[in-house]
Amino acid sequence: MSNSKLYKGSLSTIILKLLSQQDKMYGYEITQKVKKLTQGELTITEGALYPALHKLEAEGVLEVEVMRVDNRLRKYYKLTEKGEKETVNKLQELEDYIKNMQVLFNPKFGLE
Amino acid sequence: MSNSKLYKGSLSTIILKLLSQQDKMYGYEITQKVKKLTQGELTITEGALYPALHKLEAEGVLEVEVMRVDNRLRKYYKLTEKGEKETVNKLQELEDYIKNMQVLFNPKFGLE
DNA sequence: TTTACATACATAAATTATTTATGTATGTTT
DNA sequence: AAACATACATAAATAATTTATGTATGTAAA
Repeated sequence: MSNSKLYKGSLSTIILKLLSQQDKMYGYEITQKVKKLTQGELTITEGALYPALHKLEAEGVLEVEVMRVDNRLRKYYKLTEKGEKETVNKLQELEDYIKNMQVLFNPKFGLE
Repeated sequence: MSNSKLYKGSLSTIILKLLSQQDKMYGYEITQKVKKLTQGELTITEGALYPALHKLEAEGVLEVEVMRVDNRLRKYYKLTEKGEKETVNKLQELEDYIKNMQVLFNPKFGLE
């Protein structure tokens, strides 16, 4: 994820959320989807993505299915059951984070 | 910043924004303010805070004024002119980040 | 009175997530 | 033939943090 520098730690949240709305995706597809949706503002680098996918797989959050398409390798990832729960957690964390930033920066949000 | 794990990279944004709305603050004061405003959800650890303050000072973004209060040392930090510009940049980056997350997670934001 | 807790700074080592730089291989376009 | 796109991968370097300590003073509680 270059061009954003900050907010490291959100890559796995992005991966999980995309997979929760798309059933299965392969790595390269994820990079392209993120680039397109954000009009190039967020670019997931391969050096970050592939290790992240491997880690999520090792944790049992994702499962993989290898395919050969046009004589090229593709590894499709999808959420496991554990992964679905983890997605809910990650999204909640993101929401909490954003809410905390709002409270911090615009204290009016805190009182009500 | 513990209890949030993710979203590393936003500490300096928090420091700068707080200083933009408060003229001058010292380190311990920043930790307490963040803890209070977020009701304990965000806790800035000293191991993260002090190195961050030193770095921002070294970059000329903050300037420091040492004081002795109740026979205890305090280092008050305030934004330099460069720091004020940097604050605007950081806040813009945060806004862009949040916007990108919205587009990514709720594609409806992207079309219009 | 001593123990615990709060205030206030600091730094070193370890951990984690990333960037940057490569590498392999195939397919397509110029 | 060269450049670019697709598709994976990994190693080294960098950056931001956590965890663990350390120093010192002041205050409250047992």
